[in-house]
Amino acid sequence: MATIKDVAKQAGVSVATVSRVINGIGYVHEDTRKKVETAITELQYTPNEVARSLYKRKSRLIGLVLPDITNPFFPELARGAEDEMQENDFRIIFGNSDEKLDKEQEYIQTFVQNNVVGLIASTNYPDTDTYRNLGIPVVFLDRTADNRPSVYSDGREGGRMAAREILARGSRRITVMRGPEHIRPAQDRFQGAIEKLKDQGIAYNVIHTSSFAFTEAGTWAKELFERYPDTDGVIASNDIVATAVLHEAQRLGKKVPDDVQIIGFDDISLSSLLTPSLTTIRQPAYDMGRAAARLLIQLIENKKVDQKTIQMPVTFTERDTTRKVEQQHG
Amino acid sequence: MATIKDVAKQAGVSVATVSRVINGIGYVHEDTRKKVETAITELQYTPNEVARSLYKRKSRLIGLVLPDITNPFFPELARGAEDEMQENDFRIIFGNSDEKLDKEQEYIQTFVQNNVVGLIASTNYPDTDTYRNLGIPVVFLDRTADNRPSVYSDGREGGRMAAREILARGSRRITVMRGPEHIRPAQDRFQGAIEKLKDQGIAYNVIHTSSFAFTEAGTWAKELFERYPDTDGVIASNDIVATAVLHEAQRLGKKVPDDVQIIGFDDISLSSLLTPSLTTIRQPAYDMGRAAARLLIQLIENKKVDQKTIQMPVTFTERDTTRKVEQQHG
DNA sequence: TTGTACGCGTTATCAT
DNA sequence: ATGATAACGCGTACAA
Repeated sequence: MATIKDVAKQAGVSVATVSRVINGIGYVHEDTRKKVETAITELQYTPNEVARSLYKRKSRLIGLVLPDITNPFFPELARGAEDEMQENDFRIIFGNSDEKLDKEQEYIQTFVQNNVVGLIASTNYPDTDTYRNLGIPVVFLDRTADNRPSVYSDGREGGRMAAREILARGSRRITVMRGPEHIRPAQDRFQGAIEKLKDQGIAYNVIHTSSFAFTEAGTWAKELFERYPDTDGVIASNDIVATAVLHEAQRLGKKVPDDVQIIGFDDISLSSLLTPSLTTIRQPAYDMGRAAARLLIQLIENKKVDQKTIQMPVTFTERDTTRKVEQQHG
Repeated sequence: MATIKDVAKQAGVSVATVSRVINGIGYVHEDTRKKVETAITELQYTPNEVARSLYKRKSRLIGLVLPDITNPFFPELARGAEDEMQENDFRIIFGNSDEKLDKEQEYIQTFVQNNVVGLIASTNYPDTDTYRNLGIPVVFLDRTADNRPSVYSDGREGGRMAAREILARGSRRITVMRGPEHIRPAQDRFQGAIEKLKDQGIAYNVIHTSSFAFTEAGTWAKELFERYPDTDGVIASNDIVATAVLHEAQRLGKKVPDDVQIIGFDDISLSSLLTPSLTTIRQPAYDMGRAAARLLIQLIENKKVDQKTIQMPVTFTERDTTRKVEQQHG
């Protein structure tokens, strides 16, 4: 690897001059600029980011902590963030936390050790010391902490929405699936759903789903129909779980949506490819990732930020695991 | 952020001594070690990886280039690689190439600029200068280049397997879906399938699927049944496409597997949750990721490597989009 | 307009 | 057993 010294020697100038042409800063004669530039291409020189980072005490690296990219919701967030960062010449160091504090902290430590200029984190522990006085801007993604920069969607409203729509379509023996307790958005949507249900005076059952893993989703689904076989409406904790419920319902010979209606959460890509295709509360994951990246870049560049917390809308995405609602009559 | 100097001052020793206790190298008196260690914890000192990296000309960072983590096959690879790397104190810088050479090269350049010690790449262009004389070990994942370190599975055999099994289960009007031309593994499995079909003297149709995106998968499925409505067996280019085909078949009122059998490729998590659940040729994605990481670590540490190219087995994973084969009679 | 020299935080060499 | 100091590659005062 050629260094700035090699270029200087080759061009017959000092390293300072080379540095100037690279960064386009300060005066430099047109002729010497040419010389330097040809030297650079001849030697295929590219600046050493590590040396730069050491001197400036900051890199072009961004840390990204996500729970688990094996859950299809998160790759969408990741791609949104990555694409936006890429376009702004930032690169991403990445880690899956599995929703565990120690893993998360381990990653964040190494991010900091590598001089990342900013952090995007989808964490359940935004209020730990880990994030206070980190010295670099942090944007929470898919999670919030009051008055800290964050991009998330309105889970509570999403929950209400799910309850409202499933009621409007005639389900009365509803089972709500409650996601993992330490995952905030999962609790928000659950709370929203039961809030609406209570509001309407509708009784409901609850099934606890202590993970979002594909491998375990089937278990919750089985448990659901064993414990509450007369369920005619399921508000699932997310699309993965909803998929498992749909699968199990069909295995039991139930007709969806005639016997059981199912509503998921997230709108991951596969949802529209199921049969029947999955009705769900959509979160604009990719856009959330982009928004988080944009917000972080603003923070990094000390731009004035119009809003520190961005709440994205959830939308009821009607497909075929719910019945068609009757036409309103005027 | 405290530096090694701060620690030295605090402990009343020189930076050299601090460095020794950190790295556990050379002699250092038990008492001074204690002093240094308490200073370290008091100041919450952690070494600056950037400075280390600059001096040593190598970091603890690994570059990972994948086509697109939005395709559920790749997060599995990524997690396998990440988990193995994490356990060995390496961290990952990541980029999605979208199978495009320029994006890929851009990422690799910044990886190199950041002193990564190794690279895991799922590339269609292993033989470009980008990878020759990079100066750091590279492991190709899910792709091969002759005699270069790589971890992949036997796509050709997988294709043959798919053809053999669908024939054994009675399909005779088979449509084979051919994946994107520039993606090697897609072509391998396609070639394997038609090889077997020709071998058995069975005619077949071909549908071209020029991407693996969820959003486009539906298009190929529609095209398939419009052009070849009497198809009674589909060998899909991967599980995403297979899912779309299943969806479309059901939309058209076809019974799966009675009217049409479908075989996918990869065995992504959702496949077992479809109804009917998807028969597929499984690649052990997570293990492939791990194996690639292990191989790369060996290369980095200059260990003698038992085998540079690791071919993982594909397995026929029989589920419900294929008919049960008749019992063999003795 | 250009060059010299120092510092960023480490590690390693060489004295002591 | 410990300390001074030169490098690693770059950017920037300051001098020329």
